[in-house]
Amino acid sequence: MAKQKELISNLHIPGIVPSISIDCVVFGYLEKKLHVLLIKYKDTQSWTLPGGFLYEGAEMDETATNIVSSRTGIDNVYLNQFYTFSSLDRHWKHKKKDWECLQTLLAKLPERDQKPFEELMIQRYISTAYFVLLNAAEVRVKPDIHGQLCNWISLSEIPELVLDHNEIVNKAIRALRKRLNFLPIGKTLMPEKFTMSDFQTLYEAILGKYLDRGNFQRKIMKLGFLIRHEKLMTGAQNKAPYLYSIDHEVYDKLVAEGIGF
Amino acid sequence: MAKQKELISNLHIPGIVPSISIDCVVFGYLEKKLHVLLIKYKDTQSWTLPGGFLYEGAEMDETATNIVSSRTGIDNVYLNQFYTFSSLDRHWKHKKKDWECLQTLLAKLPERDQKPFEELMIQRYISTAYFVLLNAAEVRVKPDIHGQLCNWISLSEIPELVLDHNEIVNKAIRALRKRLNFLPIGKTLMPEKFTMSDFQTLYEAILGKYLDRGNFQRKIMKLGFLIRHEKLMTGAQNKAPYLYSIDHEVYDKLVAEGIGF
DNA sequence: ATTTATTTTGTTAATTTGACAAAATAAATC
DNA sequence: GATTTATTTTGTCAAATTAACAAAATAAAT
Repeated sequence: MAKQKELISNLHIPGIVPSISIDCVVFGYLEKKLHVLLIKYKDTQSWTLPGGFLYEGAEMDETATNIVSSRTGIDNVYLNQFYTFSSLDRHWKHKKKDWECLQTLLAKLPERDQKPFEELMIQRYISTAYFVLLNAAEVRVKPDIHGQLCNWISLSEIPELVLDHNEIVNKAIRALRKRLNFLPIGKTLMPEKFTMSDFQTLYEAILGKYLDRGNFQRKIMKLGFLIRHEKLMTGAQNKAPYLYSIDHEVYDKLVAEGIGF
Repeated sequence: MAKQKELISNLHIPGIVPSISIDCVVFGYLEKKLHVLLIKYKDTQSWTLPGGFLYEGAEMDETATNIVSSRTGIDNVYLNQFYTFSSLDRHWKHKKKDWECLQTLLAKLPERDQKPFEELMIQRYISTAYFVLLNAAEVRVKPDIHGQLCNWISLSEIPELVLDHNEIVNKAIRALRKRLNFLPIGKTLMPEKFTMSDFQTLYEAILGKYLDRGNFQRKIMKLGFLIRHEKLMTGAQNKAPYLYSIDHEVYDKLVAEGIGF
């Protein structure tokens, strides 16, 4: 049966479900690239996903929503729970860099809280992970709370993260790709109005491959969930692209059945 | 932030991660139908999924494997973690029938264990759920352990289950359907050798729709992961169907990329 | 009017899907 | 040994989809 290598007694803060946390991989689409919301602890070199504990009176979805909204100010986000991580290495003593980061953070706490908090962090945590889709243009990121810096980072520039958070991000991207056909990325990741090529670039960013412009446009328009508006005047010396928006009624139905790509 | 309706202190059994459990939806293919492994508590009318607690030294995957192997004797099963359930109603006091069942079970315990065990069961549990695919023909179900009866039940005959276990089963079926193209159902659910029509019936059972026999056969054979063997002699007055088995090397590659259906 | 970059539509071959029908098969029975 | 029977296997063909390129249309600025 189960091995019991280290039998650590389970400490916890009253009112909080012990041993459980929630982590969120928040996707946003900025400057034609997919970005993820990451946190950096001040005075350290450690980055982390936005996350938090689960309160005893709270549902997980609610908690994930709160985590995201406290950073972004947006409170109706598209949530997708994709995996629960439970590796025995999920504690702050496993990697040297994490341990050092923790010491720096502990030093800022009142003396009497340091020991208990440290003990909390060397327990193995089970973390249920969500990916979250939101319209980055609407977001006003709160850059600094509790000495944590919040930033949009593009997928190609993700630094080393705390614990197994890199693995979580990677798994989130794979989940995003796999579920793409059933996700309302048009509603959630795009601004109110957008150009066709912008929409295509989003698909390309998620799928990680080039799509034919002509074929993409024809396919999307045939699905019939885009409403064409006036053109976007950039001041450039070329034809202005049309702007499009989503016909929500049509789109919701299509997404429920799955948009084949 | 999080509401704290009922602030119950978190009790737990030493060595076990508090508030967390694992539940398994075990799929098997029997008599041309999909079945699920269910448990019935003796002397009650309550059915449940096979499940258990998470030990502090154990990974979740390992735990799910143990749960299944203790019931079936099989210890290399195909696991797929699909969701973590955290509703505030996930405790044995929520539904009257569950509560009565619990009382019956408690009565069988030694006096001194009754109160503590009851207190454990009225806490909200977070349950990470797996679906498991295995070859039902290999399984020798252990029908009775700890006063629990273990049975294969076909999807159309699933009774009312304890807690939110019906919801868990339904979500497992939906997950099975959605991930079908990436699941090695041929290796895991079918016996060593099988007929084409049997294989087709499996697909039909999962997808819940009729498939054209000719087209199915052509498509599968074109994929090239089936090896044809001798015919199956049933004694019936008709052409004997060929038996097929899986070419694992080819199949694994195809499943990794996704077999389109 | 011309330049320019981008959108939009066309075209075509190749492939896949869906629906149905016909042929082949082989064991058992008469 | 011919016949019956149920099932597998192959055939056909129209319709739809995909993939890859090419050409045309567009409109703002020069």
